[in-house]
Amino acid sequence: MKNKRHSIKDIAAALNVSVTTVSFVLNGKAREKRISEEVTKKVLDYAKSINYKPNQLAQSLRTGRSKIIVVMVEDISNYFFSKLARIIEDIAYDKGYKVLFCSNENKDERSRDLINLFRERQVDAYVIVPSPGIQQDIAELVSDDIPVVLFDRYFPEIETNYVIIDNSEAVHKASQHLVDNSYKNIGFITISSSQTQMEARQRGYREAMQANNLKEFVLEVPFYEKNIEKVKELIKEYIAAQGLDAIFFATNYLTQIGLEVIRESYPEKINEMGIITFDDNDLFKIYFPPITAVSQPLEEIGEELMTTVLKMLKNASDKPYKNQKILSASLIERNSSFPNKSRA
Amino acid sequence: MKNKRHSIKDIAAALNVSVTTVSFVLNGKAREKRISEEVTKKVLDYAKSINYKPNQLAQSLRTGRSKIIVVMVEDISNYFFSKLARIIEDIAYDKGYKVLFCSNENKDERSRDLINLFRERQVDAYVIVPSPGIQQDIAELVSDDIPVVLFDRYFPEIETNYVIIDNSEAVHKASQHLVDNSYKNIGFITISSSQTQMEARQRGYREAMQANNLKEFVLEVPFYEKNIEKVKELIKEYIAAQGLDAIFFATNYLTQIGLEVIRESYPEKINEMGIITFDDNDLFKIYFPPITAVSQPLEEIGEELMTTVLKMLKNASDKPYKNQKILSASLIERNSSFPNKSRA
DNA sequence: CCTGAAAGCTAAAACGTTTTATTTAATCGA
DNA sequence: TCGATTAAATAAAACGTTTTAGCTTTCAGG
Repeated sequence: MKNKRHSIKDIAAALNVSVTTVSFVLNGKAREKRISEEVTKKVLDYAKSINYKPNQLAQSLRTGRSKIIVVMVEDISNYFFSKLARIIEDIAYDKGYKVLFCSNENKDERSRDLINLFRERQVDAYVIVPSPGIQQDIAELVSDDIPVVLFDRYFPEIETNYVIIDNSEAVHKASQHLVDNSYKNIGFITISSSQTQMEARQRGYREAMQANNLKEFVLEVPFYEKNIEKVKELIKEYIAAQGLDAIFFATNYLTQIGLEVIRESYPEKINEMGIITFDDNDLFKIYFPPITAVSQPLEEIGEELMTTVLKMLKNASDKPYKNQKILSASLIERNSSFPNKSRA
Repeated sequence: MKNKRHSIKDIAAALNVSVTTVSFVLNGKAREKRISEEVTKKVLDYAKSINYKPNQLAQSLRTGRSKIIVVMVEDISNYFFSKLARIIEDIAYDKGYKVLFCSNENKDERSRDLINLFRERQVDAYVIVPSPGIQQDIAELVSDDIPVVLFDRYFPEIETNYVIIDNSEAVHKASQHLVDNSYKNIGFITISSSQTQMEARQRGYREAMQANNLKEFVLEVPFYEKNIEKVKELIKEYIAAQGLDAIFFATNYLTQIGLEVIRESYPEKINEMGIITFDDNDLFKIYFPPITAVSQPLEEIGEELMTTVLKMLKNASDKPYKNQKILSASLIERNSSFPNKSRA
């Protein structure tokens, strides 16, 4: 049966009251607008009986609020982001919001396109992993009083809310863990990037090396290098050149390439070298050897992001909600960072 | 500068024409509605000069179309689905559609909740990976003339469009590959489920065994078993009991658990046993040994899904677009299914 | 009996479009 | 010259809400 949808008008007509009354009642303003108990009940009952659901489009048009939150990440198919998406999704639906996920591929142009796209579509709020040069556009959103929360990285120069983790502390601690396990020549493979999270990670590594009077071996892969073979070549040469006994990979992406290089070119090293990766992945647990990983607190990040965004939406722009949160990552110790433990 | 948004009315006022005229011109109906070249150009130019963008909410309210497509998968944080999401996202934005991703966890109740949620929000179309008992609700969508495309699995009993892969053929071929590599006792670990894709996979395996006169060893893990330890136990016993020289894992999830079991309990076997998994994952490539995988054609699936949905949206309900597509998966041969190849 | 306030309800405008029906002016054919 | 046609444009309704500003009715107090 193709039950055409009921409108407020239908209810009003059926009960012989005005549309206004129905609207007041359904919006819980019966008291405030002094609608009688009797009428209130009548409306409520009837609405329930026909299973009335308001037309959200009309509601949005009138109120200017779409109940849509955009979550823009670097790549939704990335383990970290997709796990987080799953968490955010649950919270949002629970609160009556829809979430639009999109990927900016860490490119400014794409970020800009997406932001513009969504501004046209009166999205209510933005949760963004910003690409490097998108500062200006973020600042504009903020100055237009549109709720924005950044995460994973941020721009120190602009006043925004953000949820990040203490990257340098996390890497420092993890590096120290390698040192404690008597690795001496610890390499750090990262991406050449001035984004806050990458700089912090490198800083954490360098500080740990300095604190232990160890030599620093940093390989910065050009971040614009899309050719995986080129990257593999770089890593291969790097491993060959330095006499490393451990490697810290600053991103999951690099870990994957790095492990591939090791498997292809230095298979004997896989059980000798200390290995730590930034960002965990289910599969690292079952690797041979299981890979030690710096793991971000996904649940916590997701919750923090959503409560922030929801509070920003609730608070008027004259008393903005301020929240700049720095969470801690944890180190999941697995065999790959212990020289003695059985490696298989 | 907080540039308040322009409306059609603003344009009309500025140019001294009617709102109607502006609307016609902007919708490309100038010709059809015989608006003069002169006025048409004037409107177009002005609209461009102020960078006019229509209010989509108002548009949607009037036309009844929201330009939103829902993509409901089992779990958006699953590798296969998140990769696919990334592909769908691109196509959709390109065509002016937004995509709402959501996860039903393969549970009927959650599926139903989500479908109801979205029906209230006048979503235009649905791309769904259906949970086992959601048949009725899907049938309702279809009978209400709402575009739906199923994928990954489908319901043979109801007339829907779908995009699936030939699971039985894919598994048959992959099993044959094991046989060709002289494995004799090939186990098949799957989930107890009557969903089309799982039945087809098991069928493929059984047919291959029969064709080669080999014994069938199937382990069906109860699909409702959420306790991972229990599942590990089952797999562990299974491996101990049968004298297997190869295992075919019917889902990625089982592969991960299975590899964990092997690592923990039978580490010596990892380099002896033939292993094949259904659904690839970037990390299988760098595993020790690299894992042979049945790989679904993600791009193709994504494109097929989107063209189907877009065509359904375009075609009127009196001449519905019909598309039931069965694609082929490919076998990515890696070391884990070759007894002779170096395994590291 | 009148006044003013309170209680209870509602008409109508507004949000920004699309679309139907209509108006006006110009042109044409005979 | 007149009626008919066509070209060009538009007024107004509609989509389904929310919200402002009023409108009745009742009743207490003087």
